[in-house]
Amino acid sequence: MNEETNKKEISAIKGTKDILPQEARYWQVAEATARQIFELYGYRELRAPVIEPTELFEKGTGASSDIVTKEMYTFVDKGGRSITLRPEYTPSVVRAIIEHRLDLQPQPLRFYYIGPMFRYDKPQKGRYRQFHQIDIEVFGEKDPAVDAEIVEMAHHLLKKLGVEKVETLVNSVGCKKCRPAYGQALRQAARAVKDRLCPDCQRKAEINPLRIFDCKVETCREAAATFPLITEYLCEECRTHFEQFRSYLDFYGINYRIDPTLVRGLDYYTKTAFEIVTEHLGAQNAICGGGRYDDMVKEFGGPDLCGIGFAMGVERLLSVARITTPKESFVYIAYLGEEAKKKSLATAREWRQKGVECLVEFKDRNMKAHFSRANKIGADWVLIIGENELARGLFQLKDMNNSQQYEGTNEELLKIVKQKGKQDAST
RNA sequence: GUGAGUGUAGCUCAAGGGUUAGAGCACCGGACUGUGGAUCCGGUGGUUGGGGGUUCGAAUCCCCUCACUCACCCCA
Repeated sequence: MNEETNKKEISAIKGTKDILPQEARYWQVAEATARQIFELYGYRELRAPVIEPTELFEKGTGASSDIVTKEMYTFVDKGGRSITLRPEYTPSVVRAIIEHRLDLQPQPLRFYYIGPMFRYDKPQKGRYRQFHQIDIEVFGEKDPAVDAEIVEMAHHLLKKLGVEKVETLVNSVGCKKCRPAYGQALRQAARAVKDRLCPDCQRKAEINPLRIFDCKVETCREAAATFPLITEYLCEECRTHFEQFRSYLDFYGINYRIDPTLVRGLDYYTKTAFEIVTEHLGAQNAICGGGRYDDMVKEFGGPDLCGIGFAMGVERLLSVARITTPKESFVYIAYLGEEAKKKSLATAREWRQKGVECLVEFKDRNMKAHFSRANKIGADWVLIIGENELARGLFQLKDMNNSQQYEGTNEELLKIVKQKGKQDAST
């Protein structure tokens, strides 16, 4: 290490951040709520490793995708294997299904998972290099009713977390049968007007003409308006699937907008694609994205098992959620003198075993300092153990919220604290 | 990877070439030796992101670099 790096303070890696206790409370609520709701729909947690063989994503996510070509955290381990920190979760689930022959279990299979993902992107609002996703997948269910059900489930979760003013975008990206014809028609149309496109779009015309739809340049928009839409090219099966998907959304009363230019970034989607966006997130406005991937398991050499799922970005979710965190309540034990200190430790131990949060601080303080400290750190109760208390076998307990003070035995005071805690929980 | 903006105390911000870089909040202590919040007083805390240059003199001007923020590409 040279002198310069030595001087530099060590800080969190670019695009990563610490979640401090106050903020972690919100994460805990969001995660617990997601688990609770997914379980209501019959989903079960499946935890896969954070690191996977690099080829899993090259095959699954797609060798030509942006994620694989420029955003993966890849390294060679001591055994010479190429390892990648997962940039998304779906390929891991597919691998686990094949590896453990989960396809032999009664279908459909429903899984969820919450955890960190890694992409070497340039960080900006709502985008980090280590970010977190809430991910669900369903395997072995072809019925478009399930497509609508996961959208409904996503809305259920968003509503529960107080997320408002979201818009749901839906599309069908077709399948192996109908998508190539559309791609050809689109490319042809793009080439025909190439000289009217901005330099960026001229490049897109060859690589990914669908992206031209997103361009903000006026001439490009005019040109794109004349391009064919995927909806006009869907085969019979995909069109029917899309129609039924939408009719189930109508059945659930979910408002949506058909966006024929919605493609999603990943190569593997078939038929249904959807996104839930919000206006409060800046450029990265998608809080949830998902779709169907009916060919992926088979392409991995597994059984012919269709799949569908979505991923929610936890950071983005939390930035628009309105979460109330549970009230915390704890007892600060104020002791005076060495003998009382020992008594405090024993009392704290006993009360904790009975489910009451207690704090004893190992610093000699006078009574005023004890109370000042207890107030500062937000204690709801102060239990006083001093010489008088030791002599009489009766402690003092003060309710910091209303200044009421009680005198009583260990058991009596414990009962008061637990009783009040119950009242708070029920209101 | 490209572009723009911003970097001064833990946080929010002053000082815009001229003594020793300040304030509020926060933190610690005292006024107040068995009862918190208020008030008053005091204290800790900075190589002004880092390096180089111009200058008698740089937080201030110039160059480089790093970090953060936002945007592009793309995505959660």
